[in-house]
Amino acid sequence: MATIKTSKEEIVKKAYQVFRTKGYHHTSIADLSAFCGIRNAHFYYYFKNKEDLMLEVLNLVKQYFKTKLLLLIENDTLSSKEKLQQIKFFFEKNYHYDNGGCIMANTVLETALSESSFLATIKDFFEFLFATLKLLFLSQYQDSKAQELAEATIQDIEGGIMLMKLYKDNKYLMNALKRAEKLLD
Amino acid sequence: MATIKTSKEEIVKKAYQVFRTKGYHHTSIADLSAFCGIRNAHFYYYFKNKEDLMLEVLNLVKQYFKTKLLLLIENDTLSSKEKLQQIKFFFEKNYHYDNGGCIMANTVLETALSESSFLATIKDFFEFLFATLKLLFLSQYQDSKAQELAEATIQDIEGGIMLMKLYKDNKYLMNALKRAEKLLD
DNA sequence: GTCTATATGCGGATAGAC
DNA sequence: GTCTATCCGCATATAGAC
Repeated sequence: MATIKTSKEEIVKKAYQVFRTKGYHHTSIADLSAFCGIRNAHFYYYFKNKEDLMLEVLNLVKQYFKTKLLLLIENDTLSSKEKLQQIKFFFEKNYHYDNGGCIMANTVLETALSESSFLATIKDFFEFLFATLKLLFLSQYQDSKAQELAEATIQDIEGGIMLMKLYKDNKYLMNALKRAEKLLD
Repeated sequence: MATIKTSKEEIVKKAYQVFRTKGYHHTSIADLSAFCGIRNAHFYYYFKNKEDLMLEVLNLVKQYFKTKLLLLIENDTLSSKEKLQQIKFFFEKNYHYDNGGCIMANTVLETALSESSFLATIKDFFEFLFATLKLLFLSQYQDSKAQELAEATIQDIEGGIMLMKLYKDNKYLMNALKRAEKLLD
């Protein structure tokens, strides 16, 4: 076994930060290597190409959200309302006006998705968010209403992240999260 | 006066379609010239550079929205509820899952706005939207509540446009518009 | 106003030594 | 696993004829 100086996962995590703030197309391999402290060519030891790297980034983010949120909603010591509050904290912690917003939404809006290999991962991400929120709303609403509230909440949050980035003000996301919380009062 | 074969405004309108669907960074001058039916070099007769062209595109869109929405809310023959319904129709007409979504939001999420010359125009666009909706909500709500509902509605709509693009399904935007309408029942 | 030709640099990606 | 060197194509932009 050779010594690993720079791990693949470390590069993916660093690349995440760059893609999230600069966008996919506008991020060059040179940008990435500078931020990761490695050479341009070294990316091609780990990844087939830039698209392949981006795919790994998106999958890592998806996996991170799934793991964290599953842990949360499967915690039987919490009520639905408390779980929703924990989700609020989770979003507040992960999104901030100067860290580039939601890489999933960014990628949707930046790319003409028809030819995109990122589509499946991004859809999966949002479907998981829908399902998670719906589960919580089902404690007080019937099926179709819970589904609608889940979708409306995600829309409110994602629109809020966009405005948060535009105005460099976290309040838009915060307000969306507060509105969600009120739905389980 | 020389004969004008391709008008500047025509190019800006065509460029709008391309930028909206392909994104700013990913759109090349060659993409634009192909779609406009002119030569690469001809862009530089009308515009200083690509950024300059994009700025004109964003300003045209902003102006279009301002003109249309002002006409609508200043029409004294309509009630606030009817005006809101007209705004709903206006959004339904202008946004569709296969036309690229909202170029303003796309540009916010695609670019690291700190160095962006587009910032002022985009902020202006959203502030006008806020003000327009707030005005309508003021018919039934007090000031701070009307402001919150205006912001929440824009967030819902913009998040809806994102999901609309992702799932190629207009329902997310439609639902957001319906929810807005219900606020004036 | 519109064209051809082209300068110039950057981007993604590869070859191959160590 | 990491490096240097480099290929190649595309992108923005300009020069200058018509």
